Amino acid sequence: MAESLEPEQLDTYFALMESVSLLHHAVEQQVRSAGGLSYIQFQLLARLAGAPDRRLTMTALADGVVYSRSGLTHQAGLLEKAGLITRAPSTEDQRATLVTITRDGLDRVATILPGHIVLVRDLLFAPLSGKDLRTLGDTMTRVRDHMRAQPPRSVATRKRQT
Amino acid sequence: MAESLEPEQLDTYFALMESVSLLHHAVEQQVRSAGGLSYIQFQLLARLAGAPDRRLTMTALADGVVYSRSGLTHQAGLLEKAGLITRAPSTEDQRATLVTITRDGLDRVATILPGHIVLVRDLLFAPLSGKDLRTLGDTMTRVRDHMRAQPPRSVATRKRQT
DNA sequence: TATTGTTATACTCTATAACTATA
DNA sequence: TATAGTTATAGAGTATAACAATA
Repeated sequence: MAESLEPEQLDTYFALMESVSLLHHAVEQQVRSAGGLSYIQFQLLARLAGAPDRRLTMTALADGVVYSRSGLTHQAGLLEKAGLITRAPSTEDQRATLVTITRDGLDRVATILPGHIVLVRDLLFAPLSGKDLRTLGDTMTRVRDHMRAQPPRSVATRKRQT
Repeated sequence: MAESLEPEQLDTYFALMESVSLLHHAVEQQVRSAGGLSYIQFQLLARLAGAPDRRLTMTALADGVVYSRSGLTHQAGLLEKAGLITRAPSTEDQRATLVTITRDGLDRVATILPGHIVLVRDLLFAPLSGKDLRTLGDTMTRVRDHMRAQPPRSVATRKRQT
């Protein structure tokens, strides 16, 4: 490896960032027009919908979606005010807040999901073969796991002492 | 193709979005701490640095980076106030504004770039083989071109008549 | 002493609509 | 009539620091 990115690496980096930027912009609009939510809010609900007992602690919920604690508190406040989640203190750890998705929250996800799936299929998967798909999934899973393993990544990371 | 996403497609979509989200967050911080710019501002400068004559019209500059005209005007205003670009009316088309990167702008890009490259290499490319890289580049280039070809994508797109 | 979560606050980004000017 | 760009403004997201409560 040299000290700079090969042209091939640079092209790959740019293609990746621009593709996902375009995809992000498109799904953001779909989620908002179909369900009146931001993509982040949709991701939080979708994560809760898939969780055991349909609930998670704030910290677990934030992981990978939101990068600051106050950001999550803000989003949770909005979702709670909209009746899509509830918050209650955990019995196991009195410090923790358990977030549970409501029936309305599940309905909202169900409303958004069909159009979301069509959009992602048309935009992301349409130009790919089955083999491309499997390879991309394998590659990005490896990348994600690698990034997750890097030192500072979670909301749980607090200030280092100066 | 069925009417829903295969589980494999869903996993791939999630892995892709989360990887890029983590990468985006990391590069955003690098660009800000190394050069005091947002990632968007860095992308705009980098695009200008690579353009013929180091200048572009506002519309050409926005393409793929910013999704509203006013957003670009805002960013250009910030970059101009920081002395990193200049704006001047085009002689060819009196409606157009030509944006040119200044010497300071080029220096700023040069200041940010080395650390940026190291970060992208460590975060994105470290877990990939040469073959993975080429395949990913090919795949995402195809995806990007496909998305770019979709109807509503550019800042140039104005309101449809109702 | 470290962790969970909230609050307050300030800053940035984004988007719409109204507007000017040129093609 | 359509396009390039700016302005004003309002809304949404984000982050830091200070804080309370629990482990």
